[in-house]
Formats: sequence, C-alpha cells, structure tokens
Amino acid sequence: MARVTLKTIAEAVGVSRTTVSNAFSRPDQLAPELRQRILDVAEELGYSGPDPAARTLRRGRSGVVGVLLTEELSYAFTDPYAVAFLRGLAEIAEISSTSLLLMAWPDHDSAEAAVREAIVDGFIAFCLDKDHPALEALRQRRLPYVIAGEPYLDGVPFVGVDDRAAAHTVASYLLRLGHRRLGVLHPGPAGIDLADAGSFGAVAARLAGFRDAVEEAGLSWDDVAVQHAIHSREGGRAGAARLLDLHPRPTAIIATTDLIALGALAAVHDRGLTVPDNVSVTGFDDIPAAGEAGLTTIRQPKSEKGRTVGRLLLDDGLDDAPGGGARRILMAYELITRSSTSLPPEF
Amino acid sequence: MARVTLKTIAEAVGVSRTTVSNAFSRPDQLAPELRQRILDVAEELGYSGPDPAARTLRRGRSGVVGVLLTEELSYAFTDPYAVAFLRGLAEIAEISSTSLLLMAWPDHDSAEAAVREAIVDGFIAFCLDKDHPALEALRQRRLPYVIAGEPYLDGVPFVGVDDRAAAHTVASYLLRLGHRRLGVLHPGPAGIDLADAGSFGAVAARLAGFRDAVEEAGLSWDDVAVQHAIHSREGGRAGAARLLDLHPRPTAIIATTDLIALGALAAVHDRGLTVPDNVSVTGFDDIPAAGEAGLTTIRQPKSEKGRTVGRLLLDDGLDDAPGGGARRILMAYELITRSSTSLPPEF
DNA sequence: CTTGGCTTCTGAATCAATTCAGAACTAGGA
DNA sequence: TCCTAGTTCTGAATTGATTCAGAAGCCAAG
Repeated sequence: MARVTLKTIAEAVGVSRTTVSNAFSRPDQLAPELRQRILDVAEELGYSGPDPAARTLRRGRSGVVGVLLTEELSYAFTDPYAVAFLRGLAEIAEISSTSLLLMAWPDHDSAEAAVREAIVDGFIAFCLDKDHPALEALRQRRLPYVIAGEPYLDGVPFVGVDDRAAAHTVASYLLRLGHRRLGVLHPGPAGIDLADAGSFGAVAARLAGFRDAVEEAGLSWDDVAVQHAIHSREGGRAGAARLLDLHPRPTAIIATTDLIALGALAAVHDRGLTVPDNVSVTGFDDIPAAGEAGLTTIRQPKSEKGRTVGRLLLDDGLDDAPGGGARRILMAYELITRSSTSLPPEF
Repeated sequence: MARVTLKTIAEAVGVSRTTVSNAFSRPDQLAPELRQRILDVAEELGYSGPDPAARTLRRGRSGVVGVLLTEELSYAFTDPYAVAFLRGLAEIAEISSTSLLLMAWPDHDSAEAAVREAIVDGFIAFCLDKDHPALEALRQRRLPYVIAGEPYLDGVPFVGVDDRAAAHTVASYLLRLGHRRLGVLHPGPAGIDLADAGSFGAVAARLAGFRDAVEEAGLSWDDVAVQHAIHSREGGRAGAARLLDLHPRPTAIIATTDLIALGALAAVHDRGLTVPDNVSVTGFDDIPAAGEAGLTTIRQPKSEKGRTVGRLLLDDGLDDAPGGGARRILMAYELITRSSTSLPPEF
C-alpha cells in the first residue's frame, strides 16, 4: 500500500493539495468545517502529518543546531566538562526552542560525511583538533558555526579563554612565590613555534603565556626546562621524571593540562619527594580530579561558555551571512590555588 | 545571487544534473577526470554540497533518533539520572552512527508541534506523563518509538523496571525487619485504583507492590495508613507529619519516591524523633541526594536502561512496522539499604 | 446594478536532490 | 563485420510538501 500523503487526502476529500496543506499548517485559511473534515479523513487514512523533511526542504529552516563533539557520542554525557558546557548551551537553545543534534560518526574520517548529512541551521564545534577533517567540511557547508575552546580559526566565531593570559597568571603566581627554577610540561610538538602562538593551538598559547611571565620576572625563557609529555597521566609522570632528574632540580613544575599535572604529582611521589614542600605543581583546566588531588590550576567557566556559544550562534549567527562579523569572545578564567603550590624549599 | 545547486553546477560544467549528483554520491558512476572537474567547479562556485533535506526527502532515512525529555532541554545535562540514561543511549547510538536529536519545545502544548517537525527515523520518550500531548503526537507520526520509564502503553515498546516487584521488595524488607505499623506516602490521586495498576502509572504499580508484600506478610492493606503527598520535599514533609500524628504511630514510612522520602526524614526530625531509631523511612529511585541522606531505597540501572532502549529502537524498531512486536522489557533493580532503616523500636 | 472587499479555495511552480531505464560510445571476441 | 558487454552519461519521473497569484462566490455599500 502506498504511503499516505497530502495528495491521497486531497483526492479522498475532493479538494486541492493546497487546501489540505492549509488544514494542517494554516488553519485560518479555510472554513473550520472543511478543515475538520480533512483532519478526520487524514486520521482515518492513517496520515502521519506533513513530512518534516519535505517541509524543511521548502522552508529552508530546521530549528536544529548540530553539535560536534569527539568521535564518542557518549563523551557528551561522560566528561563533566562537556556536560557542563552542554547544559549552558541547552539553556540558550531552549529559549528559542531550538533542538540540539548531538552528532555521531563511526570514525575520524567520516566526520566529514556526518557534517554533510546533518539537517541543521548551524553548527557548534567543541574542542576539535586543529586539523580535524570536520573543520573543512564545516567550511564547505557554508552554514554559520561557532568554535568552542579550540581551535581558533581566522574569520570563524570563537569562544574560549585567553589561554595565553591565563597561563601568564599561573606562571607569575609561582614566580611571585619566589620560584626561579621552573620546569614546563606540554603535549605539543617538540619544536613548537611560540612566535606563531596566535594561530597555533591552545598548547602554544599557554606556553607563550608562561614565557611572558618568565620574561616579565626578569628571567630568560632559555633557563626554563621545557619538556614534552604525552597527554595522559602516565605521560605527565614520565615527563616530570625527566625534569626531576635535572641538576639543580626545578622547584616548580608547570603543566599545560591537569592530566599531565596529575602525572607530575605521581612522579614527585615516586622520587620520595613531597608536594608542595619539595616541588610545587600547577595544572590547567580544573577537571574534577584536580580538586580531589589539591592541584593549583586555572578554572574555566564551563556552563557560561556553553551559554555564550549558544547566544553567539542563535542570536547573531543564524541571521548574518556566515563569517560576517566573526567574533572572538574570551571568557574570564580564575586561578584556583590549592595545596600543590607553596614557597620554594629554599625559603 | 541565487543559491548554488546541482543544476547551477550542471550548467556551468555542461553535464546533466544526474552526473553532478553522481560526482558527489556515487563516484564509481563516472570518469574520474570529469568528477574532479565537477568538484572543482562546485568549490569555485561556492556549492555547499548536496542539500541534506532534499536527500532525506528522497531517500526516506535521516540517521537520527529524536529524544523527548521534559520541557527543559537543559534537564538532559542537569539531572544525573537523565545524564546516565543518555550516556547509555549514546553508546548504542554511536555504534550504528546514529545521531541524537535532543528536542526542545517552548511549553507543554507545543510538544506536539516539536514531534511533528522532527526529521528523525524514530523516537525515544523519557519519563513523560501519562497524558502528555507528545504521546498522541508520537502515535500520529507512525514512526517507531520506545518509551522509557513511564508510561506503559499497550502495544508500545517499553523499557522500565517492574515497579510492582521492586516496591514489593522494599516493603517486605521492612516487614522482615519486624515492622507491623506502616505508613505509605504517594503523590497519586487520592482514590487511586490499585485493581487497575497495570495500565496506571508507576505510582499505582508501586502501591500495588507495597500491598502485595503487606498481604503476603499476613496483614491487611486496610491497616496500612496511606497518605497523599505532593511530589516534592515539602509535600513529603507535610504528608509524613500527618502519619506521625497517628496513634499508634507507624514504625516505618514507605515513600513512593526519594523526594517524598527526604521530606519524610525532615518531618521526623521536626518531631524531635530520630531515624531509624524511632521511625524507619524508605524511598524509591536512588537519586544522588538519597545517598547523602543515607536513605534506604530502590536503585535502577540507569545507563543500562539507556542501552536497552537504544537497542530496542535501533536493532528491532527501525526495521519493523511500528508497534509490530511490541516488547516490554523490565530491568533488574536493587534494594540499597542505608542508615534510614532498622528494626522497629519495640525490639 | 455595479463596485469593492472578504473569505474560501485552486493550479502551477518551486524546493534540491535521487533514481531508473536507457542512450551513446568503446572495446573485445567470434 | 557483427554481436555482446561494459562504461559513461542523460532525461524524465519522483520524493512530499509550501507558496503565490488569482479565481469564484458572497455580501454590503454606493
């Protein structure tokens, strides 16, 4: 049996397709009795209502924004950072009764296809890699989109924190405490170019912020021990071990992320040393585990970030031409001092 | 300037629309050189790729399932129960690279419109009221859908816990401890009909489970003090106050939800009595606050429920005719005994 | 009696793709 | 040389609605 459409009903009732369409979408355009008769026949024939795909095709708006997270869709409900961000975004979305399409794709490469297939009015990209294929697909779709957290691309609306300034804050906090021998742990490429920090990822911006603080304190960046570390607890542990082997030993280890910092804490304990008496350690992000571990770190306003991203896309983005007045919003951050930092041991 | 479509490109290159379509969707159907030329021209003209709305209209599948929560979209990322449920659902969805459409609607009544507008292959309804307008809209869309938690509707696939059996478990736990004077708090209608528990909501099922246990213990349900309570902490407090005024006073208060039970705890303290020495209190659901308050309650497998719902819709649902082999899956539950229950005071 | 203004309804064009049967061409084997 | 098979491309139909200009009918005012 063929599917029931407007046409089926029009023929059954003996009116035009237009009239049946109006019965559903514009009740004021036809006599109430006729409308009721059409609705009755529609129900009788088992009509599902106007097909939303056809309607969207004609109308050109769907009332949905696509949200690009990582490969794993469940990440949206697992990572506390993501949950808080999405809560803020959802608060804004519901105001304009916009639905959120949490997008899934089987593997890294098919993200492109996912972006192409999504029936949405705009996108939000949450912390994608700088060279993620989805970014190119996003550009090609020519729909408005906002990037949250990472990466910053020229001409694309962006919401994040000023990583460089935040990094400056945490580093100068250590310097003010009196630390002079610093070790830095970062997951970026070995010969990362700080001159180019603006267009680089968050890692480079954070390193640049550290350097700013170091030079401001009258020290040289060359005297700082910069060590690569894989972005995981274990990576941080291994990287920190290298730093602790140096003579003289650094009195403070500055990590570019909490995860690495947590590994550094472990490495200090491995050596039989204590934090903060022998070595101070700082992180970045304030993930929940940082609080438990007493890690001094930089906190970002997670839900507020989601709300800002939502407003940027829904209030400005959808009306303007894509990339029109590309804005770059930097959220406030906060230095959270906990028990992993203190005066250097000499004092 | 008019929008760039397949036709625009076809004319620019000098081939048919079909060929351009194939260049994007079926690369094996045309010569590689021609395909490249088409792609180049498309990029040059600023083509956004095949419009997914048109494609979905023609193909009839969208790869999206709609998720109906409450009015507030941010609830999805606020309530820990919802977060856990959605995490489980997302795990299943990502396997078949299905995206989740978290749906928003401005008010209670416009839920219907939201259901009608959604471009999806199926729906999941999460804990809606028995008479929520979205349910009727869901039926009319004639797409496969699964109901999670509540309500159970004849012929609609359902995943939940066996509220009646779970309620039986908690009540007989109290009875085994020796409690004989019970008070029950529920948010349902005053004269709720237990005979009809099957088609009623979860409240009636839970009450029926309590009754089962009471009668099994050789007592009469008429001897149990059944008290209405508004579904909130305050409601539970007020309702429990009534029960505590009775002579003889109940030695145990069984609440149909944790929220009400938490109110009951407060009411006991208001009287200068202690839990569990003077009165035992039980809840239902195991919300996070229940753990903090030491409330004995029934725990449901939240993520597993989400996974089960996902499988039911994605593995079975989307292929079958809607409502075909309607299944009703009841998840395992667990009695969590904490410090709000003990032997009755006489002992 | 005509004109103007309503309300109610219709026909045809449009939205942007996909799909299917088949045309044109090339190449290879008998 | 003819027949078959394969590749590459095309035209027309199809997907299910919305939209717009306008037609028909009716009533009241001039």
